[in-house]
Amino acid sequence: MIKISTPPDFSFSECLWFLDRGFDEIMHEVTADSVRKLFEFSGQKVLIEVSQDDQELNVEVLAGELKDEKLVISKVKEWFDLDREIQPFYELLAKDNDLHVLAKNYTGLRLMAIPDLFEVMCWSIIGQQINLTFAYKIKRALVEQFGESLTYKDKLYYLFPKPEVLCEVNEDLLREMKFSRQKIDYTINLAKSFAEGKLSLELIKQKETHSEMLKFLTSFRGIGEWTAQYTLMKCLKSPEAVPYGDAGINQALFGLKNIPKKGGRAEQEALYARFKGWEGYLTLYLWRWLSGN
DNA sequence: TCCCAGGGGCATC
DNA sequence: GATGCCCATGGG
Repeated sequence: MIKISTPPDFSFSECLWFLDRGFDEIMHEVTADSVRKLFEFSGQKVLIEVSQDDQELNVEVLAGELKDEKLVISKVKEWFDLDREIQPFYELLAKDNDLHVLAKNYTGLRLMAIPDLFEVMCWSIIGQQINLTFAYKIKRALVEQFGESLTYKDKLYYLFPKPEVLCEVNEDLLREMKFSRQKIDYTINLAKSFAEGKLSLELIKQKETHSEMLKFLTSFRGIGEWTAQYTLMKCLKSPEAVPYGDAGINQALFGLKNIPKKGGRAEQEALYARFKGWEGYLTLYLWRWLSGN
């Protein structure tokens, strides 16, 4: 059993709630008090189960061969955003009469990462302009068909498909999975970009500013501002990333601050400017509010 | 039936 | 640069 101490303002149950949210997620399995997820460490599939015990997270390796515990520890820290001290964010929320309830109601919710760059970008493309229930169905079909898996106690746990696999898939198969022609085009093109080494985490990290990262990402087909920002927020956890145009943000800011859903961009930017460095967290908490309890 | 979803590309002016 | 249209399906 690997133990990882948790920071102040950490709520495992809030994080689990976010991982679940009632959607049919295939990339991890959430129970009342734990989450299971398959990772790949130096080419080896490793199924882990994360649970909580007092002020620590317990990480158990259920299946697979783990050569170095440090790899799991750093991955779980990245996943749950454990190295961030979020008290300053709550202090900013406290100053806002409309938003202070967010800190109060969802204390300890962390920005749960999607650590795999290719996965988060494919997921963004799948999720474009369709309802989330439907998007999760499409993702499940894609992963079940093309993702590597590991069986544990008669259950299958999946890795997200590799770019090298998706760039050669039969388009008719994707059509049967209810991908639109646009989504097929974007997805395969993205997979090729990854496979050819034109797009990678390293190339993004080489950029010096947030806007340069955005410019780089949006140069790929199917990747607009929303997707680029979402990617930087969920994978690189860039503090300043805001997926402007997001239907959820628009709805939450209309509900909480009466900012018009259409044409309210300037007002949204002014609000986010007051949360400099915590834009990703504000977005997360707005989505949390939108999902209710 | 209708509107709209965790958008993006493209044509047009 | 702003605007309108298309994509595709399903939830509410």
